[in-house]
Amino acid sequence: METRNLSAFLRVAELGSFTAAANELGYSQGSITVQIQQLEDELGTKLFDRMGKLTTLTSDGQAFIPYARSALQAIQEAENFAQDPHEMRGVLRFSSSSSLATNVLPGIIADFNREYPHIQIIMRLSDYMEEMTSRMKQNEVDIVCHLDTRNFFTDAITFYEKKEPVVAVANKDYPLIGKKRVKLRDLLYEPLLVTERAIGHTNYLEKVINDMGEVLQPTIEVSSSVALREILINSNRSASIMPYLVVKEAVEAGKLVLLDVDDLDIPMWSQFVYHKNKWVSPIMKAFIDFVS
Amino acid sequence: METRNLSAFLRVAELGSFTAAANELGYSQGSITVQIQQLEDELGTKLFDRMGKLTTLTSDGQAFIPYARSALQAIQEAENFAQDPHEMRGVLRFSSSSSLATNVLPGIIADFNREYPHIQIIMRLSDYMEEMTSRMKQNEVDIVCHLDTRNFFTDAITFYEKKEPVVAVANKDYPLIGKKRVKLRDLLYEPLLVTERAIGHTNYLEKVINDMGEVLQPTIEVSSSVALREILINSNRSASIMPYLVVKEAVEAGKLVLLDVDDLDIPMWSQFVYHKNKWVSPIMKAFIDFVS
DNA sequence: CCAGGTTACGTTTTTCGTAAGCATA
DNA sequence: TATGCTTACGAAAAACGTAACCTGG
Repeated sequence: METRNLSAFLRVAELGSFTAAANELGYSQGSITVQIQQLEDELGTKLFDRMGKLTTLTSDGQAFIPYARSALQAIQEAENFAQDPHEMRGVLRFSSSSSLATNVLPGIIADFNREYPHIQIIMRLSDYMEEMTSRMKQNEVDIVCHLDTRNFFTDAITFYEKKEPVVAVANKDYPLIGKKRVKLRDLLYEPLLVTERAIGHTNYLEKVINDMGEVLQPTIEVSSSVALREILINSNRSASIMPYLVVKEAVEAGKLVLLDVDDLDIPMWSQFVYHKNKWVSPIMKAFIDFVS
Repeated sequence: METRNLSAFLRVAELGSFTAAANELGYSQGSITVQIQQLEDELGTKLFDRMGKLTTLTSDGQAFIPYARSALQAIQEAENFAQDPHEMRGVLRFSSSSSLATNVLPGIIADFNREYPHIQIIMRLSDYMEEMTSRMKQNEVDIVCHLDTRNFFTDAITFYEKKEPVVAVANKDYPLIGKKRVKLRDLLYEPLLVTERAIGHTNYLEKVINDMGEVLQPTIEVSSSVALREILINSNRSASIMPYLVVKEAVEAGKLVLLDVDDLDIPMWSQFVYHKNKWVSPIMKAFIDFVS
């Protein structure tokens, strides 16, 4: 059963005439005859009595009107679903490292939500790159936010990136506090807390240290830098190397202290990406434009 | 927007695969691609993300599912409307002479209604043949019940007919009561009440009388035989000629008396007919079978 | 190399308009 | 005779299958 037959039926029923319906719908007279016949054959019943010049609905035809109407209306609603005042309604799914999720994204998302209140945000935290990669490739998330070297993902398009300084930071009783031009190497002989080595800046840090002919042997190794920050605050005489954005507040509150390490250069970038084969929906586009 | 595209869309959404949907629906792989593309073009949005081997719904695709479902369901209900357990639901429209409507049809319709309680009966009374003819030709009624000579309507098919005797009947103080072999001519010199001459049996009666070289000059002329019967009962020394079925009860109750007129032969038939070009709906067929 | 979606192209099916046919007012 | 529905037939359009193509795992 096709929509065109239903439209034809309703017009004929309204106008009481095949000819008039044909004119209104832009068909020839004969086409309407055929369309009504098709419908009658499909339904196995007669919809109109053709009595000479008089065309009237049969009892079944009368009864069929509401069915035809509701079917056509449902079709029409389906056709208009994308056009109607959407006001950007839908879902936007993120996978983010915990550092960005707790320190950068909250502000952005709050602002975005204020502008697009009907876009639901789903945020999955993960500090494991494999998990984020997998979610992106499985299309379980729309956008991945991570902090790493540039162009980390090969199958991704980056639509936002910002260099994030990686700093050496210590709690208040750390020995090297206040000392100028500390060398990275010096930190290795004091207690050092780092995140898991699979995580971007620590991974890079380890390579730098190895290139120096040294070995990274941290006292404590934690997966999340947010968790690590809390540990650091509560530990004794310890330092860590991590993105500034994670410790910014703690430093400003005086809970942690920055160290002046002059050979520390870890080029970490916060990056928002999506899979290169993914269709950029209007919702995604709204977010992309929003952060640009 | 055609139903086939909607079915394809829902299958692909369910199975997460163009190929699998093609197999289930009996299409080739390429056809599904085209169908989804058509739908996406019509809607102006992307319904699926094709990421290598992975096919997943976009946000719009997810949102479209309920629209597709409800449209398809409405279509399906429309397709099944004639097949579903109808239990003979609908309307049957009658036009009947008042004589049949008050004396014959009530019993038939009561029985019919007991068997088909969901068929609504609409009964229009008329004693004017032109009105009944017009209603039949305008398809304002399905069935015409009338009492007249056989084959009165040229454009009608008769599915039930029964000869109805036309009798001479009088009130209790009529002079000729009890007399054997009264001649029709004798009645003309006593008060005679008849229906309008346009009505079947009176029309025929007038011709018979004219053929006898006499003239019909009735005392009273009423359009409805039912009304005439009541007048007759309440009049003095009067007779009438009318179908027996109209006066049967009154005679049996002793309110009126039959006269023994031996040259009275008016061949009236009660007939149920419908227009020859009218489609015989299941409902009409039920009634036709019922009275046969 | 395989699996899965896309594209191009020829075949088949469906739809449509034209015009003749038929019945009715 | 004029109007309105039906029917037949050829043209146009749409849908479909095949198969080559491209891409990602």
